[in-house]
Amino acid sequence: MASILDVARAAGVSASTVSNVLNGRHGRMQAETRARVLQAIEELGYTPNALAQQFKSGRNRTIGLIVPSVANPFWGALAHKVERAATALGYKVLICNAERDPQQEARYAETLLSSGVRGVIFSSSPLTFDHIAHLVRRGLVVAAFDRRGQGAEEVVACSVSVDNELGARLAGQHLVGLGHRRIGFLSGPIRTSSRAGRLDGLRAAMAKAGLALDPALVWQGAGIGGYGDTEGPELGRIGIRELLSRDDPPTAVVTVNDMYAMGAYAGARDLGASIPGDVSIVGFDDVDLAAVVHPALTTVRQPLAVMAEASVGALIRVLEGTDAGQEAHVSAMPQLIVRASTAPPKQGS
Amino acid sequence: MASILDVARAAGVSASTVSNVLNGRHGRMQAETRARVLQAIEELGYTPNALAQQFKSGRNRTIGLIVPSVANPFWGALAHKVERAATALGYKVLICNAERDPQQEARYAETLLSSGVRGVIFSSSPLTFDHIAHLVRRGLVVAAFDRRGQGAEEVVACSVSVDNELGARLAGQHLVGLGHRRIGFLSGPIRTSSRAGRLDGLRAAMAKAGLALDPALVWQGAGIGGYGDTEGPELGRIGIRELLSRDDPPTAVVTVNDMYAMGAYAGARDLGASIPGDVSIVGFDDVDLAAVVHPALTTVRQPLAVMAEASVGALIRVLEGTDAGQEAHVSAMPQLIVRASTAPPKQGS
DNA sequence: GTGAAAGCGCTAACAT
DNA sequence: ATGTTAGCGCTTTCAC
Repeated sequence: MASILDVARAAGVSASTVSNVLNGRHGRMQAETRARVLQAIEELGYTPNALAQQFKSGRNRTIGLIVPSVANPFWGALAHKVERAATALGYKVLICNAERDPQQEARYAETLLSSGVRGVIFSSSPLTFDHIAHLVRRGLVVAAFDRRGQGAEEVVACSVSVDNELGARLAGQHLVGLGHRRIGFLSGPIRTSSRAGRLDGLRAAMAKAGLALDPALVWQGAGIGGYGDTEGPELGRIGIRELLSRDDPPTAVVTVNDMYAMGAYAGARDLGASIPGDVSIVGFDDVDLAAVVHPALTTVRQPLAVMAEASVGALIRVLEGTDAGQEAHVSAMPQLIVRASTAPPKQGS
Repeated sequence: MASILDVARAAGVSASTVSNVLNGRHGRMQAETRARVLQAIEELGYTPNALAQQFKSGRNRTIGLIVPSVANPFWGALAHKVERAATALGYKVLICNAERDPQQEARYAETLLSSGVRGVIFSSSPLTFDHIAHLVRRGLVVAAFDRRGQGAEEVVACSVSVDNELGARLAGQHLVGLGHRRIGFLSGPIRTSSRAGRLDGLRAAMAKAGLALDPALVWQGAGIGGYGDTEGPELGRIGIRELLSRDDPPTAVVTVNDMYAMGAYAGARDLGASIPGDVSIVGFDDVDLAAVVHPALTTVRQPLAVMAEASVGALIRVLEGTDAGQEAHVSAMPQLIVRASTAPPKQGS
């Protein structure tokens, strides 16, 4: 592998001149010199050793993205959009699966940090930031995506989230407006601020209509161990079956995300219940598939592209110190997309 | 940030001794010295600068994974399993979206290489390897996942794929056995070896039964530009509508992957056609959702976990030079999972 | 058993 | 306008 010295020799200049060419410091040399260097680079097929560059400069145009699981299309889509936004700004993205495990999240963050990545986007995961506070002290810049937590102020440099509470409230209002009075909530373990917010929102919407959310209708995957890979469809399927088997079952269910909703479709069918005839379902996220499944899913849309761009932009601004006092915390508006999985409850329920 | 020198000073030893401790070269020092060093490390909260380590040693326990799009759950699941397998072997994974664009694929590979990543898994993408051949000359080790191509011998160090041709043949045989005679193939642009193999397999199965695959029933997203983000469900939905609107429509359709199949569900419903009553659908991949949608999807399963482990293992073996002449090219067996989306054709078709 | 010293490839003062 | 020089933090001979 050709090094900067080889290029320098070939062009008959010094290494620093080559470095200057490489780093766009024109004006510090004659056009003719520049041309010679460029030609030498071309001929030798030289590429700078990025490792050495980073090592030396301490900076590297890479950010990290920690997601619960790329196997969920919502996070896959986020990764996709984050990558696109970062690429546009000349940054690369390292994607890591933390599996909703604080330990693993901290481990990845540490790895990233000691690989020279200073900025990391943490997406929905544990409720606190305690486990990464020490890394912040060591220079890690953290952006929170759809996540709030205790001690966040000291740890988080910028954050972007959808208003989860509002989103779920919209879902709840829609259902209440349709005439539902027994509404369930279907989720995996509620260990993230976004999940907690969604539950709260539903409760608030019901309260406003003088209804109480029956704790027996809040299913949170309790008692299921090692759900790592079955997160989503499988849990949704199991959960709704339990919910519908209660003495006084719900006539509508809000799910914590679209994957649970799709699982709920399957679970309801397992019991011979029709959607929305026997039970209405509202999802959250609005993944591509939500419009495709049958019946098309009523769901709360997160403006994903906007959120991805905002978090990447904010993070990079902080990293580059060009923050200029812009507000670093944005809350995106969710939107209820009414499709075919919701309807008034059956008479007599 | 504490450096190795700080530790050395604190422990009253030299930097090289600390390095030896760090790199597990015990036996080269007294237990007592080792203990002192360890304690100093602990006290200072020292972590080696991974960048400097890599820079110096030229080695870094990181592999790259280039996928068409993490937004497709199949690739998301692959990324997940690859990461798991790599982690178990002490490696990290950088995931990149190439968007099925050879240019972008080459760009990422180059970035990876100059960041010190020597081993990269390329998953299904362009038909040839020409665009990365020059990188191989510069030291890149490439593993091909579900991908064959021209010039592969010289470029690819190891490969893992499912037998796509066989998989599609199983699908075709199943359909033929059910009595179908007009079978369509629904795909996006066929620019990958895996897609080409699937089409061939279907054709072969039909040929064996004395049937010809009508070119008019092979839909490949022709004429659609900028389909980047709509890959999958959207194309499937559009495609099947066109297929079912032909003069002599198919009674069964094999789709290139499960996302297309789910799109096909929606498209068929758009036209009021029922599955499998009016048209049978077979998918490919067997993503989690395949068992969840309604009707549950008959599909060709790829043994994903096995394939992920095999490619990571083979790649790392090559990287570490412990290949020991083991066969570096494995072909995994696909399996037809018959569920509810296939049935005999209607009488009179 | 432990330390000294030489770099890895690049950048950035500082000279010229 | 260009070259010289001194490291960045670590690993790794090679002495002692």
